Amino acid sequence: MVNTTAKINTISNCKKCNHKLCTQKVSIFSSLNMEQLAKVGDLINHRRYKKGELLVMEGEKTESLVIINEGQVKAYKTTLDGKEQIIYIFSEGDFFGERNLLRDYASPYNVEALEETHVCIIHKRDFQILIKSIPDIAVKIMEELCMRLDRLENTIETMGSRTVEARVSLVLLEFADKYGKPHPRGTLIELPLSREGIANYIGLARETVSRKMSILQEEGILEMIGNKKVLLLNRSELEKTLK
Amino acid sequence: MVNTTAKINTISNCKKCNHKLCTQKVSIFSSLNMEQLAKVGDLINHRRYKKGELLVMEGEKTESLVIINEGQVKAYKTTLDGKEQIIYIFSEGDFFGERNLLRDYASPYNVEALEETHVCIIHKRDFQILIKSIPDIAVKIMEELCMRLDRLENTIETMGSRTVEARVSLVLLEFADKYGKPHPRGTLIELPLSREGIANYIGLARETVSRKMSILQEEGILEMIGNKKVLLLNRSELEKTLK
DNA sequence: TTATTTTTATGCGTGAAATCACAGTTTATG
DNA sequence: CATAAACTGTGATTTCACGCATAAAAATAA
Repeated sequence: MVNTTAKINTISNCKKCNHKLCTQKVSIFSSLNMEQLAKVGDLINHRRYKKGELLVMEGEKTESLVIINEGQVKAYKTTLDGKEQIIYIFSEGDFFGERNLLRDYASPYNVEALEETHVCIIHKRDFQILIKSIPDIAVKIMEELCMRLDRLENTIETMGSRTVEARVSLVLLEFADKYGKPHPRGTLIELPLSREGIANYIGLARETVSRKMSILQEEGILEMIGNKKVLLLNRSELEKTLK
Repeated sequence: MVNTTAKINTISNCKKCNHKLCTQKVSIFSSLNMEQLAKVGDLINHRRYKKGELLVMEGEKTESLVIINEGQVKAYKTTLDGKEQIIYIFSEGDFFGERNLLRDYASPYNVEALEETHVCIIHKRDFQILIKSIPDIAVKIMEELCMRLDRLENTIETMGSRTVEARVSLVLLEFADKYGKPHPRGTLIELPLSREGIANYIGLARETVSRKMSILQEEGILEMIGNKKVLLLNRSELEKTLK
């Protein structure tokens, strides 16, 4: 998994990285002291991926916990009809592969870089030792897993109560919270996904997403800036479509 | 939460229960030795609910981990249009309320007994002490949460790739695995939910569930026995509709 | 058992989203 | 900066689940 190029990067970045980047960015290590952080840092390997590169393939047996240090990735399943259903978008500080740490099973999804992405990798065996010497890490992971459960439960609720507008609104609000930056006229969102990606995230056709977003623009709720940005003008109005 | 009646039950049941029931049924305590099990047993309270009774209300702040000892419950959210979206069905050995153990927040769903149900309750403060003295419990909970994530991810996949047949098949297979009993001609499933319940579980209209199940019966894949049982005759054929 | 209530099956019309097709726009690339 | 490639928007058409209505069946109570 770690090729030569990655090793070179590792060496050149590590001093900086161990103390400033991975370990401190990540909530699961937030309760650690300096000494413990250094210990964790020693166990970490690094790797870089270009946009479109696969980090993990569906069904592949992985052996590590992977933490996003920079960039973002999508985790998706390939459905029967050949489409992709995106389940997660992981960004800086997020992790995946936690399921393989305890049991021994295959990745339930593909993970693909949405842009240039740097990750920190901790091998299963190291992590198991780590979790025993610092049990609080398990609790932190538990917390993160609970947040994911929350998100998935809400997604299921919205997907179940079949109003399509609500699904589009929900994803826009999610992106606004996660990627939005203040802007004189509202919130500027850098979309992590194309229209097709959004459609695959919320289980709709690409065209439907286009149409619904056009309507929201006509209503003055948002403004599309090119294909990759959205300026959210009236958040409260958007939230109303959820109720 | 614990009324007088429950306390009486507690006393009368406890000896038997502590050593034979809750603690041993539950995977999160599976790695404990006898001494530890006894310690846990001391912290447990009991309560009984009749069919239709609410164990927890959506939005309510709860303070305990609840383990199903006998019976089953549904956890559901009430959607905008007044319907219920069922998220989980918890049976013997399952637990809920784990999210309130770490942080302090409200239940994301209603929990309602589907039949006479007995539960074991551990208070937050006791559990926090327990988890510190036996860190392995956190790991066990992690495992269980990972399994839930798996299930929700699969549900989202099926709900996203809008083939309705697949949703019905998935839920039938899930019930077959969880509640199915061997039968000379296949697998006999005691359905935990009515047609309407199933519909609310997979986000469809009740009529649509009826129709799809009728088709499956015509195709000889299953046989409906009254309203509460299904005899699955051809599992592999049912699985094909997922692929 | 019979009566009552609840649950289920099914035909049918409507409407909303999927799909197809294509033009137009944006973004990436050399 | 120009050209190719990828992505997006929108009309026309089709499909299929929803929801109503009603009859039948099953579960529950008397």
